Amino acid sequence: MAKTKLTPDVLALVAQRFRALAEPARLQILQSMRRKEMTVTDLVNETGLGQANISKHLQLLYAQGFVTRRKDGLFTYYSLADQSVFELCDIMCSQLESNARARRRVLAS
Amino acid sequence: MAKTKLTPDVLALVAQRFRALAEPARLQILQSMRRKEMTVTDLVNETGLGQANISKHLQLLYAQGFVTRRKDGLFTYYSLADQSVFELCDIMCSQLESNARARRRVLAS
DNA sequence: TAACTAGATTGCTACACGGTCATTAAGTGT
DNA sequence: ACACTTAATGACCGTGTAGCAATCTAGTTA
Repeated sequence: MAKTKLTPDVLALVAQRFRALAEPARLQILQSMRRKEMTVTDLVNETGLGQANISKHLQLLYAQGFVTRRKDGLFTYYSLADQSVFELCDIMCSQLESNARARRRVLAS
Repeated sequence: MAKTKLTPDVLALVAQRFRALAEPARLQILQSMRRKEMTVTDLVNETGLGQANISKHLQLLYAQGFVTRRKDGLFTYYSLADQSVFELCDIMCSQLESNARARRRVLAS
């Protein structure tokens, strides 16, 4: 197990990575790539977002190492670097649900 | 296991939770509360951040359910709602390290 | 060569949000 | 009553960034 010391500068890096996932559009993009690699136009068609927009999100995700890319002719194929993104989402969803339960409990009192 | 369906509105909620952690100051606050509950002034002293600033961050973390609070006289004691925050940080740190390894590999080539 | 296409980049606007200062609210002690 | 302390809130400023339109680059095809 990794156990990096959580110094302020490490926290800044971690925060930066959280920020990369703090955008519905980017989560949507990542989810679209869950099964197979996708080109930019694929993602435009699937998400309905603009081309320039998608492209910028992908640059950010690539810079942070969340996705990899492979160029072939005119196309750039993007794919997930690893599956841990969904692990993170699962934890977030569990928290969402337990929050919802807690809220219902308060309302019922 | 939870397995909530990842509809666009769920993604928005998940993104919102990621955003709450996408701030070094808030991660620092959470880390300070790792061992024991803390008052606002405790956190001011430990982090060096301003009182109003800390207070606003705490409101946000409380609204998202990351922390709980307990009032006693003049003081408000904040504590972690659960430990899963650190689970998330650990995953992020692993990714940071594997990114760093990959970067070193590229530089060595 | 020119025309076409995929994707990256730039410039711009609008909005969200972090940080600070000042104020307010609530509780304590004299 | 008053002074004092903790914490929350409101106003303001500056920065960061999502989204879009337009442009540019690079690869393909005729």
